[in-house]
This record gives sequence, C-alpha cells and structure tokens, in this order.
Amino acid sequence: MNLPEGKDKFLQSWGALGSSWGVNRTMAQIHALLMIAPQALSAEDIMEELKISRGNANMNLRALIDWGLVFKELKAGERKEFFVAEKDMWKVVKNIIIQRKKKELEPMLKVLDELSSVEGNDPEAEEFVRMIKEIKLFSSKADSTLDTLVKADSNWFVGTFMKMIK
Amino acid sequence: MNLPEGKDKFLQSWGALGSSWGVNRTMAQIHALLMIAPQALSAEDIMEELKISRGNANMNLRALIDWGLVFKELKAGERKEFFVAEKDMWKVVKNIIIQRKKKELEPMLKVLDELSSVEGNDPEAEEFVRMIKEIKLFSSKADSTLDTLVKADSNWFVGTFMKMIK
DNA sequence: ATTTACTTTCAAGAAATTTTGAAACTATTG
DNA sequence: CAATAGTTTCAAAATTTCTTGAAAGTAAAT
Repeated sequence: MNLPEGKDKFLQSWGALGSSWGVNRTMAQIHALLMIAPQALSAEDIMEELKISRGNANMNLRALIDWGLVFKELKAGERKEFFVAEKDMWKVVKNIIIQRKKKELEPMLKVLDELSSVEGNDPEAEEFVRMIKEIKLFSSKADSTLDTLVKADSNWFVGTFMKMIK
Repeated sequence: MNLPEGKDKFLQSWGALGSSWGVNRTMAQIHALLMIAPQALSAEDIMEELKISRGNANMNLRALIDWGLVFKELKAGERKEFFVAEKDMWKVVKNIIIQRKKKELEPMLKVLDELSSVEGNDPEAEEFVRMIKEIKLFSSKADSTLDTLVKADSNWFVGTFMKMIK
C-alpha cells in the first residue's frame, strides 16, 4: 500500500472510531492527521488535507488542546500557529481517561449519591435504592481503579499489566 | 428525595451518559428503566414511562437484547412479551466490552495491520509507519488485557483488582 | 378462517449535531 | 496608524441521527 492511500484509510478509520465513542469525526481526524505528521502542521495544512473549513478546524483544534491531545507550537519567524499531537499512546489514553472521568464519571457518582437517599418502602422504591447502591459501588471501584491507572507511569500499561493480571 | 423524582433524575442522567458514549439516549434510558424495575416490564410500560413511540421502544429493545443487556421474558398465560435487564453491573460492563471490542477494536487492529505495510522512504512515510506500529502495539496490548478481563469472573473486578494493582 | 392481541418495519418528519463562511477580532509589520 | 496576516466567533445551512406512526406481519384464541 502506498502512503496517500494508507493515510486516507487511517484518517477514515480513526474518524469512524471517534464517532462511535462520542467524539466528532472531524476532531478524531485532525488528531489522526497530527499523530502521523512528521512535523507540526498549520491550520491551513489541516484544512487542506481534511477539506474542512477554517471555522471547523479552529473549533476542533481548540477542543483537542483542551483535552491535552494537541499542542500549539510557535515557529521562530513565523506568524502563524502550528500544531503537534501528543504521540505517546499511553499519554493519549491517559488524558482521555482523565477528562472523561472528570466530565462523566464524577458527576454521575454525585448523582448516585443523591439518589441513594430516595425514601419509600414499597418494592419499587426498595429495588430502586438497591440498584442505585449497586451501581454506585461499582462506579466507585471503577473510579479508584482509574485513579490508580492514571497515576501509574507511561510504561506501566504496556510493560507490566499483563504479568500482574495473569 | 421521593421515588418519582429520583427515578426521573436517574433516567435523565443515564440517558445523558449514554449519549456521550455513542449510545443513543433512548436506549440508555430503557436500560436504566429496566435496571431499576422490580419486575419485568412490557413494551407498553416502557412506552408510557419514557413517553416514546412503539417503534422506538421496539428498535431499542432489540438492540439492547443484541448487546446482552436485556432479556425477553414470557409470562405464563400472558400473550405479550416482558423485558428484564441484566442487573449484575460487572456483567453489564463485560457485555459492553465484548461487543465494542468486537465491533471496534478488532476491525481497527485489522486496518492497522494493513497500514503497517505502507511503502516509502521519505520522512512522511517513515513517521506514518512508525506511528501506526506504535498504535498497533498499544491496541494489541489493550486487546489482550480486555480478553483477560472478560474471562475473569464476576467478582474479580470488585474484589481483587485494587489489591493487585497496588 | 376470522378476529383479536401484539410485534416489527420503515419511509417520512423531527431533532440534534456538525459544518460553513463571512464578519469581527487581534496582533504584527512597515 | 494603516495594512497585512492570522485567529476566533457564531448564526445559518447542511448533514446525520433519532423518532414517529401507520401499515404490514405474526400468531394465539375463538
């Protein structure tokens, strides 16, 4: 397979993967493009390669920077901004875990806490509280497991996990 | 907090959580509703509680059954179908992992395999292949880790993970 | 074999999300 | 300070995804 063909296939696949994980296609594609780029790209480079508008490129780059997956890079003597991706896959995944944990798991834990105080002694209320507590227990375990995971160093996952888990 | 209020809050939150994970709001809500229900519900019960159409209820129930998160239950002497949710949170998560691994991770691994054969000796092609290989290595590790996880028994996660990981 | 009870399907409509593009903004240069 | 180079914003348009509802399908009961 040649490069343009491979590149295109990668951009498509990564974009589709993003879609099924609640990340918009373009954001995933910009990330993919930057991951395989040998040097920093400008907004224009990205617009051109992905055939997207300036506004779209800008918004999604901003979001990627928020997530810690892309960094702005200023080149000496150049007026425009360049962008590079985080290329260490463990850091990529770690940042995603940190963000999603904060935006989704933690608020959900808070809601579950409130919900476990539901009153009532009919079977419906009892089952509700029982199930909420089961979900809460599970989610707390997931939460602390993720904390531990995130604190572990870059090589931990690839190097050690398989041995420990055996 | 009283039951109707708590129930509503749970249905809303679970629905929103689904949305950010590529699961449609209604599917997540039906699942939530069945998880907290003390007995099996009929399609009509679900339509009524969630204020959704028959077609919508049917399609999403079908999908939940596909995912192994909901089961059909036939009551003696009743003509209509009832539905119950898988309530063991570990099994819920395990089924989701199995499905998403099959539908997303495995196809991606196949694509990455093809892509690592890209030819070319300019820096762009070299970086492309290098990065594809890094992603592939990471994904394979994730794949086997998930396999191990899924083979582990129901109580493993809640009981043992924290100790092992320490 | 007809009626009745229920489920499935799917085209069209509604809703939600994403993208565009042009105007407004910011900062550097001459 | 005017011109130039670049970035940001956001309302409107385009696209994608989800939902509806009615018709078709299935099967038990009479």
